[in-house]
Amino acid sequence: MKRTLNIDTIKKINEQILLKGWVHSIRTHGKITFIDLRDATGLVQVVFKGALDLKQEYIIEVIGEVKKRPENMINTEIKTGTIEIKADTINILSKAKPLPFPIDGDGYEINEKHRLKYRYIDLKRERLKNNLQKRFETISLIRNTLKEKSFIEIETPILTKSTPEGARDFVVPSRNFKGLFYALPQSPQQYKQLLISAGFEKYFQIARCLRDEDPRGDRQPEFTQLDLEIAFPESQDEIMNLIEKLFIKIVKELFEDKYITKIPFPKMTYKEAMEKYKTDKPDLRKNKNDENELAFIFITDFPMFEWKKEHNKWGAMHHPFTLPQEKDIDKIKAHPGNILAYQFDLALNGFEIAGGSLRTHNVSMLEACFEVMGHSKEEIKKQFKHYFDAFEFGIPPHGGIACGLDRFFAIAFNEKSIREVIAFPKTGDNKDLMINAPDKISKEQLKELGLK
RNA sequence: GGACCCGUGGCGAAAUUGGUUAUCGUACCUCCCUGUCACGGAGGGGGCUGCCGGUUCGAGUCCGGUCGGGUCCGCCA
Repeated sequence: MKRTLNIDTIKKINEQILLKGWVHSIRTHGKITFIDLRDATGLVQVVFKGALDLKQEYIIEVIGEVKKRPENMINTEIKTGTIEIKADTINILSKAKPLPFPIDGDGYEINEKHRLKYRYIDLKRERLKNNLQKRFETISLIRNTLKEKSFIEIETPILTKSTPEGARDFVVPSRNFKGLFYALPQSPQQYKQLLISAGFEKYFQIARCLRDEDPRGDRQPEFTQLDLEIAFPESQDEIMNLIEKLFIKIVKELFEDKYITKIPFPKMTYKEAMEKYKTDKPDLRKNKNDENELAFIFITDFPMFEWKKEHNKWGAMHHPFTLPQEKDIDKIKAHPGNILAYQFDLALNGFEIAGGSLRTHNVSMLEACFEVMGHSKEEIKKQFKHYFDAFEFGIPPHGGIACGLDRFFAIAFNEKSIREVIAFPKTGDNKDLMINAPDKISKEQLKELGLK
């Protein structure tokens, strides 16, 4: 007999069927037992006459007949509440120990270390299942929408090279070249610009990014970005419009309960935002207690450089590839602090969810920006040779954006932490409590890698 | 790198502010129950109060350290 899904039982009244799933709960009344059977599609009540040695979370198969429930026994709480399964045979496919914590509520009250250690149990929880389902649907919509607009998704390497600017890198020792290291990508930034130079005029990627910094409620050491780049943008507005339309479509099609405070999204310069709100990611919701309100705002005209006290030098406020608004290289070098960039962020309810810019495609301008940040010409040619080479072989004017999808999901799903929208997140010190990573490796492995 | 908060049976909480036998809910085990859907009822087992040390006649409670988890600052091109 072919398996029937729980949700399809309502269409098979008086038919003999086979169900498979988890024992969600059992209610025994001596000679009659009720089982709430759970599968990916939901719950259905199974009735069995006779004794059963079943426990919660056992995985079973049930052969029986679908019966309409009498009016007074209908359960409106579940989708299959108008019927029940009169079971003839129940077979145990897998037994289960009692769970370390309950899975029926939203789980917020349970100490997170328990939930993270037994994440595969926590993920049985309906709330987390829904989060991952909705996450998938959103990413599917993004892919389909961009495909219709002639974008191509291209995977870029995970084993790449450490770069001097930016966050701390996760590094991977090379076996073939002892003493040398790969770095995991902080973003596909350089690769995507080189794809543009190759003639992929509209690129995107649902890209995993890795940064070895201390996490927060809205940060993880590895996270997912919608990374996107286009050749020949008319202006940065083209990129902003594209991403604005995409988010509006996502909210309208997938988040029916949500509404957007203002369309088109308001725009404000960095200077204005800092003066008015003292932050570059202001929360412009009219009612901050309304969890269905989504207040998007573009912040534009970021400074190109900022003074890094720690390193006692100028650094890029976003990244060194951003196009300055000043064309005169001498003026840039003379007063880096005064230079604005074609750089914009998208903020949502007080969180930065995307950063985009036009990129510099002129080699001498690029060199100047690196020089301001204290890199010698030799150093630049060494660290970014591929990049400068590619530019010298010709690269169109281009620009793009990177959206932190985990943050968007956390806001869209009303979650306080992005850990709630990631299947297997890490702790505040970047540990995976479930799989116990990071961990030691064997002496043989160390030796092979030339590390000891 | 820094600041703050939390840690009590598997899980979630309580313990009159230092007082003698650590309480409750749930989960678990045994039994009863043919209409429950958070089923109900009866009984039972399970704790060196994260760990180490100190103060005290006496510590779950106070102090110091340590381990684990969280929040924030730094950091996050």
